Amino acid sequence: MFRLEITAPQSKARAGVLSTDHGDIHTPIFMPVGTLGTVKTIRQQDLEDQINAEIILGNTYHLYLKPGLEVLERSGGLHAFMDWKRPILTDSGGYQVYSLTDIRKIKEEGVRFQSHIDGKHLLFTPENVMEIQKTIGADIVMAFDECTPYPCEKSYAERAMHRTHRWLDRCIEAFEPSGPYGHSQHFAGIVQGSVYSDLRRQSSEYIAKKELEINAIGGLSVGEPHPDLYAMTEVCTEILPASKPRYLMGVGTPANILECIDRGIDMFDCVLPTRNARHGLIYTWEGTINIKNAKWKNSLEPVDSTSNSPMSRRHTKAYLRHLFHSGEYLGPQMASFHNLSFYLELVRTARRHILEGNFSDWKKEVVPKLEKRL
RNA sequence: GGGGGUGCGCCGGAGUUGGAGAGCCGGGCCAGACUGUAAAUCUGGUGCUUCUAGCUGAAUAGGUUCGAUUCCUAUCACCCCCA
Repeated sequence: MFRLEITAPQSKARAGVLSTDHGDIHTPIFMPVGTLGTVKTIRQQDLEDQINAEIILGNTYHLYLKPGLEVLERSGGLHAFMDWKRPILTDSGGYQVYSLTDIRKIKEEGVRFQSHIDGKHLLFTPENVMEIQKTIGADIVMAFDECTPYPCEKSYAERAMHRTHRWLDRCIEAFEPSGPYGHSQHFAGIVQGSVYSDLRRQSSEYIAKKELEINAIGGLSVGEPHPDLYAMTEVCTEILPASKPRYLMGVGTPANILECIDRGIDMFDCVLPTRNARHGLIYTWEGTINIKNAKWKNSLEPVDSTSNSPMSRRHTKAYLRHLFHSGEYLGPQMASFHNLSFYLELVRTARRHILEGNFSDWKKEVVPKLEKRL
C-alpha cells in the first residue's frame, strides 16, 4: 500500500506513494478538509482539475448528524454522494471530543455527545465509529481517539492516552478492510500524549507495535508553541516505522508543514487554507496577506503573480479586496481556491526537492519568507 | 410666498419630560485572531490630548438659568402641508 521512494539526505524527509482503490497519493501530501462532504466553497471538479487535490477529508461526527447515514448508504457512500472519485479520509470524531468539549462527556465505553444541531444524545464508541466510517465508505479510516487540549495536566494526558490506547485495541478488533462499496479501507492509529516526550514515546511505541497501515500523530496544533509541535513530532517520527506513512493531524501553516516534512511526516490536513481564506488571509511564497487591509485598496498587482492558479494571476489585489468588502461570495471562493492551490503547490514543490536531494537547503531558504506578514 | 416639524458620531436606529454621555444597539471603517471546521466566524478599536487622566462636544450664533442636548431668539439645512 505504501511505497517509499526516497529519503532526503541530512533530513528525515521522504517521498512516497500511498495507493488506494480510488487512486495514488504522492507524499508528502496536503489533504484539504471537507468536513461535511464539501471542501467549503470549492467544487469537486476544480479540486480535481485545477487544484489537483489527491485526497480530501470528511468527518464522522458531522456526516453522521448531517446528512445522516441513510442517504449516504443509499447513495453508495460519500464518494458517490458528493461525486468525488479520488480517495477520502474520514476523521473519527476524536477532534470533536476536543472542539465540542462543552457538549460531550467521556466515558470508558465511548463519548456521549449532545448534538450541536438538535441536542439529541448520541454515544460514539470505537466500535460504532468504525461502523459509521464503513458506511461513509472512506478509503482511510481513523481510530477513535481523544484529542487532548493545551495546556493539559500530565496526569490527565496520561490517563487520556491510555484510554485512547484501549479504544485503539477495540477499533482494531472492529475494523474490517473490506468496505461495503467494493473498495477496501485502510486503518490508521493515532498517537497521543500532549506535549510530554515520555508519553509521546510510550504512545508511539504502543501504536507502532500494532503494525498498522498508517500511523497518525494527534493532539498537536491545539495551541501549543511551535517548538513543542516540532519537538513532539520528532519524538514520534523517531519511533513510528519508516516503512509506513506518517500522518500529522491538523497541521498546519506552510512553515509548520515544511518543518514537519523535514521531521519525517508524509501526510497533513488543516482547515487554515480554507478557513483563513474565508476570513481574507492569502498565502503566498512571499508571506501571508490580509487582503481586507486598507493598503491593498488601490493595488493593481495580481493577487499572486507566481500562483499556479490562473485566477490569482489574472485578478488584482484591489479587486479581491473589493469582493471581501462588498460581501460577495466570489471573494471567499477565490481566496479558498488560491490558498488550496498554494498548499498543494507547496507540498508538490517539497516533494520535488526531496527527489532532487536538496530539500533541507530549500526549506531553510523558504521558511523565513513563508512566515512573513505582507 | 404662508404654516408646521426635525437637526448630537462616518451612516441608521434607540434614548435624553432643565442636573450631559464622549455614550446604548446595528452597520460601516481600521486592525487582530483562527491549525484532525458548531467558524463567510470571533475579538478589539473608531472626537482630541501630554491617555490609570484631562479637554472639547448635541446644526450655527446669541440669550435665560446655579446648571441647557432639553427653554427663548435669530440664522442655516432638510422634511411635510398649503399656495
